[in-house]
Amino acid sequence: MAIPKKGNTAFPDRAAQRELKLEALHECAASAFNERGFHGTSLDDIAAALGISKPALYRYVPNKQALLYRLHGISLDAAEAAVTEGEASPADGIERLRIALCQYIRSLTASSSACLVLMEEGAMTGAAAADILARRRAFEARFRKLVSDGIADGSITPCDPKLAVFSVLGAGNWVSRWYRPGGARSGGDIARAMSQQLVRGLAVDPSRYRLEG
Amino acid sequence: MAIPKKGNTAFPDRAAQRELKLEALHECAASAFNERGFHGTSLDDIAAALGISKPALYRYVPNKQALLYRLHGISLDAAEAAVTEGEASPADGIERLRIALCQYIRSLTASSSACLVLMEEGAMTGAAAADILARRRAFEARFRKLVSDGIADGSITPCDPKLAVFSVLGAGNWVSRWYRPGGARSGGDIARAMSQQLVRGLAVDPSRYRLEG
Amino acid sequence: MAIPKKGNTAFPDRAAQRELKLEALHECAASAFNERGFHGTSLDDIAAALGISKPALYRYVPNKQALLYRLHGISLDAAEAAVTEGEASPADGIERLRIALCQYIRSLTASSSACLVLMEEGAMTGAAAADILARRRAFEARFRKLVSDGIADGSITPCDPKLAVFSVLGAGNWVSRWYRPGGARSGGDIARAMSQQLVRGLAVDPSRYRLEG
Amino acid sequence: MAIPKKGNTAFPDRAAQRELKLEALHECAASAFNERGFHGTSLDDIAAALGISKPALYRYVPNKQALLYRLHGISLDAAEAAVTEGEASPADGIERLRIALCQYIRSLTASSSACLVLMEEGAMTGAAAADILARRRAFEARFRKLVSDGIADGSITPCDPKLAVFSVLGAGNWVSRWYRPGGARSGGDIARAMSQQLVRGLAVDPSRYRLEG
DNA sequence: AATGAATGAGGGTTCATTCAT
DNA sequence: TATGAATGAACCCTCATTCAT
Repeated sequence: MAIPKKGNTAFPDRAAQRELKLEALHECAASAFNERGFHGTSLDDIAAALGISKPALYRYVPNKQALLYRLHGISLDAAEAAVTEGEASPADGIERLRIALCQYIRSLTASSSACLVLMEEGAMTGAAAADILARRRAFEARFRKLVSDGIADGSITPCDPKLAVFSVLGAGNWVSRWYRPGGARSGGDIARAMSQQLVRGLAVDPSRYRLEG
Repeated sequence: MAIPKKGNTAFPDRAAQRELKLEALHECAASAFNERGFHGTSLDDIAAALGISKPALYRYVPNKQALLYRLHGISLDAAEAAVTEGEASPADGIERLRIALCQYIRSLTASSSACLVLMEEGAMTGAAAADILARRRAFEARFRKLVSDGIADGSITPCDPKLAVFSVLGAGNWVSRWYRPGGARSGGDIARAMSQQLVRGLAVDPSRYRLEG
Repeated sequence: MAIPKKGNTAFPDRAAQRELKLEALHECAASAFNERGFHGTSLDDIAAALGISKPALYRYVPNKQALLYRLHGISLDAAEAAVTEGEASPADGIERLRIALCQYIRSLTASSSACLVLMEEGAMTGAAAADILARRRAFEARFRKLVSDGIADGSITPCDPKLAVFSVLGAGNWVSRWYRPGGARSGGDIARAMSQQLVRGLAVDPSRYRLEG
Repeated sequence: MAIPKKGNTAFPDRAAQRELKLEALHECAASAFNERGFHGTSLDDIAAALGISKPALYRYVPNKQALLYRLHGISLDAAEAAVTEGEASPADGIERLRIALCQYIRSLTASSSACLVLMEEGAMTGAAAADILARRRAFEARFRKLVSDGIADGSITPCDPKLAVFSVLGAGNWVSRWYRPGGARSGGDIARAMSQQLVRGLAVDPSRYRLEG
């Protein structure tokens, strides 16, 4: 009785296994794309890293372009969640900016690869490219809104929001280039320190943000 | 007299012309690499953009890898010049950091393309990769030295120089992604504003750096 | 008694069902081969059209080549039956030729697909190819015999039997390209009209064959 | 003076050579497509038959689909020329039909391969398929017009022009399957004999067309 | 019994590079 | 000198076939 019937558990097993493999594929592919670029990574590379044959990849992804699109989607999901968290805070503008930035950077360090694909948008074409570009533009716009809110409520020094956001996001994005898990400082640690430092440059009252916190 | 002798003047002409074409090639290739990536850019693309035939490229560059190596070299020349300028200033640490950063960002916007190749280091192999990596590491180390100097002389808030430098350089590098000449603000303008904002986050006395200067 | 015993009746049921499915497979495959060619049709296509999985096909056919071989066999069965019917008639040569041709064309329109595979003989190899080729050659030879018989008995104008047969069979084969069931004229109708017209060109007394009969 | 300068003749030479190679490619590809089908023929096959490497093909044709399209175009050029010749004749309907048919069959035997591609229209897609299909439909319509003209002027027995044309063209098309140059009868010979036989079946006065002419 | 998973072989296509002219 | 021509290597993707379940 305790022993589940074959028909019952086979499906969940299959589905679960598939999910796991899919996730491994995403991690592996994202990592490779980040290291060697989209065009510099062959499906052979990915398949070899996963220990499967190249055609086996096609059971999980329809083609290479779609894989890139999917990874960008995952990356943006995390990015959007980060900014949403900032927006949801009851604090003033600069603090909400800090939260968003901190969560964003943390997301880049968390899922070691699936979220690191900030590059190679140009490798996509057609509707996929348009979709990703639009989402990223919207993401940046929400960050700019946080900045202008901060200026309005007096917590952020008047400045060009576009430049300010490019600066802090650029600094964050760069993390994906040098961060390697297992280093001296954890991802969360890095996210906290960097977001403090970056936000401090914009604060009307910089003393609120002490470095080395 | 008006007719220049073949032996005398033809050669200088040739050399000058060659130099010009070489520079155009560099600009063109760097621009393409930045837009579509090293592996995403074919020599056909570059040749077509230059209006010459593909084999003609080989009169100027021994091969594609060497071209990337050379472009990274040019990029690093400018970067090193920027940090040198900062180091040469008699001011205190934070101000020297600001100068170096400002010059660095300006260099990224100046030679519209030849200096924007911050990516695709992974596309190089062997000695070339090692050389470029070493130079970039050294470049970053000099920036870290500026930070620790600033901490020592009391102009920069105590912090992790590694993180601080990654932040400001990352923000700067990102410029190559969104900056397009002919926009509302000039490259120098952008460099000034961004370097002020970024350095402000590190300053013991942030009031020294007002935004929108 | 009402409940059939397993051993007795279950098997016939199974066998009958299997036979039905096999026939559906043949129809489906032949139709696809005719439309997109042997190499242009994948087993996935056939499986999908049948609503079964790809490996399930292998329960009915050992491999793709064998499937083609079998279809050619079915096609030739019908063709040979047609010529046999002509030969069996007590009429004179031209009339026996007409009957064979008419039945042949009718067979091409009847089993909407299984018999339409006149193409792609080249896709077979080895013994299968040799077998099919030999049968088709023999089939054509029997048609030529009908023609020479007709010449001998004075019902067919002296001519090159090879050319004459290639003509009438070619015209017939072409039917498989344009005929679609459900059109204005039935397959039998078409077969009758075409065979009359074609045979009329060979008849010593063409007035025997009025068009639009 | 009589000796042409280098610059003058080099171009014609190149162009001429290229034209020759292109024609060889067309012949070779058409022949292969006819024998093994479009999908059954690999570019490797064609390249090997031409004694060149596979990528070299791409200097002459943009891709495999375009090659098929081009061959169909060549084939249709000849077919249209044939029917034009029939239409241009001052004779009555049946004779004009005979001329068109004869020229059509001759064209199939003439350029041993480039004109034999009557199959595999289904392998084309999009605009190419539509274009070819439209041209072939128009070609057939012109043949039907010849038949209805013949019926109108009393030289052709009343009949279904559609069926009549399918018959004679089918018989002709089939030639591409069995004709091999160098056989007992020349292409022109075959075309004459077949067209006479086929047209005889439609003639109001069949005695005009004696077989074995 | 029937299917999801997996793969070796091969196909179309691109590209960096060389060479003859 | 500068270019058309050519190619080996590699890449993305498909497919007939097998196997574990």
